[in-house]
Amino acid sequence: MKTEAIEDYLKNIYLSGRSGTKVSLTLLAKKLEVKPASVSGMIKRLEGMNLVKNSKKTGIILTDAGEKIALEVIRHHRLIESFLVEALGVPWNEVHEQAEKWEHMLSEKIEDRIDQMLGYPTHDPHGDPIPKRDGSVPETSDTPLNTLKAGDVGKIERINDQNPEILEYIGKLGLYPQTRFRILEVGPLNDLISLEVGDEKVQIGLEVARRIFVTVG
Amino acid sequence: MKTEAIEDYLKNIYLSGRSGTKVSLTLLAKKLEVKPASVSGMIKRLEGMNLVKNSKKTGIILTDAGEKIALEVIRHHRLIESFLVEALGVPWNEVHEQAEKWEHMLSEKIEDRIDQMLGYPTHDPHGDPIPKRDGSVPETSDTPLNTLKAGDVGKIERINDQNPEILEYIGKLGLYPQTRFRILEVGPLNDLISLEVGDEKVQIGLEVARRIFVTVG
DNA sequence: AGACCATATTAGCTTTGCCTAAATACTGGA
DNA sequence: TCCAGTATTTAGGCAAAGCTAATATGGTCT
Ligand SMILES: [Mn+2]
Ligand SMILES: [Mn+2]
Ligand SMILES: [Mn+2]
Ligand SMILES: [Mn+2]
Repeated sequence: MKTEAIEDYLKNIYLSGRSGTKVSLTLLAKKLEVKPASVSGMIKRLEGMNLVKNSKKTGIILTDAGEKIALEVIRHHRLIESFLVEALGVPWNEVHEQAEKWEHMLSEKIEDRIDQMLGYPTHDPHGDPIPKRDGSVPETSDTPLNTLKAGDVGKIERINDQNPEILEYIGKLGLYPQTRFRILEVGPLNDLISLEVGDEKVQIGLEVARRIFVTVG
Repeated sequence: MKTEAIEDYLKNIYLSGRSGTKVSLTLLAKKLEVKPASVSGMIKRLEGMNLVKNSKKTGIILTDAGEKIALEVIRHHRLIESFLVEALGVPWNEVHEQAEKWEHMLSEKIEDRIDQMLGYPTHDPHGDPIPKRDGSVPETSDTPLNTLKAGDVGKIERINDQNPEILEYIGKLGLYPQTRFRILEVGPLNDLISLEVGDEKVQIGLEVARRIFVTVG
């Protein structure tokens, strides 16, 4: 009825759609590491279950029922990531893979207990919002670090990447969510940003800056 | 190659065989809640993979390769149970169900980290031995509580049941692993045992006593 | 318009893991 | 020995989830 594959499809449709992008079969196929033909079939099935709609103008979009499931899986994922970091001290770049598996089989009881034990967290270790039981989703920043200018002060909110190497790199620079910073200098081609974090001076390139979302002020 | 179903089969063959009982298709079908015809097919497949052997005299037995996998899954299961009890405070009667799911997808890294965080535990919350990485299995008691006589003193080692209600019942009586006790009285038909646990007096029936394994002395 | 490239769909096939129903094999007692 | 009941196997099917190969659609550029 609600298989692991279905959950993964819905989750990826939700996450791909977030950024305003139209979700196509091929895009989804890439995300799910599966052939477009397979996606075509599955989307048809999901339409039959009233979990998604598909049209060339809108692309693939979730119905309310579909979004509900997507949010539940994402909630599981992010609670598990938080739990592994908090309770087990797993580095933030190693939790994604495990959460990816466990998210599909988290009992309601354990889910609640994790939530409670962590003090009903609103964001996971990467700063991504943890959807609530009722389906509401806490706020997130959509301002990438590379749009700021010299002199700006702000706080890191979220790192938009799950690649372990990249996360490790960013972590080594001390750029975790909730970290305050000041922009010291921006290169003329916008490809290098110098910032002050605590007492440290840190340089990052454009590609990394793109993945770091912040609030200014 | 090594699916969830395969792991469940091997695990159940191992656990059913432990008690010296010959493992038949029908027994296994009962444990796995699956029809005998399905088991017949799967056992054939497992034989082809050299994970089990089957003959009418021996019943179904694991090969070395099969046992290796079985022990690995059991190790996962029991580490996860321990982790949930220790790190999350989940009651001992609620951890089995969750471990049953997660056991099939525990990464080596997280496995090691749990092991270390718990101080390399040898037994799970129910007193069952946690197989080590190298495939060795810590000692367990095979003496059921109902074989003792009045005056005997001992320690509870293991509760051989995963039914949440029964575990809750036993827990309420305070009969956890590592608990010391003294037998006060045994009914003439062996169907009721009175024991002293701490300062408390506790009565248990035969069926419960059968499931509690102890060391004497 | 025509050619080309990307995208989407369809048909047909494979594996896994289960099912039912029917056929066999085995075993213990009368 | 024979027979009933139990255990096992076989045959035939089904649903999920993927794959390849072939076809259709659709826009963009010349
Ligand atoms: Mn997943
Ligand atoms: Mn995350
Ligand atoms: Mn299992
Ligand atoms: Mn246990």
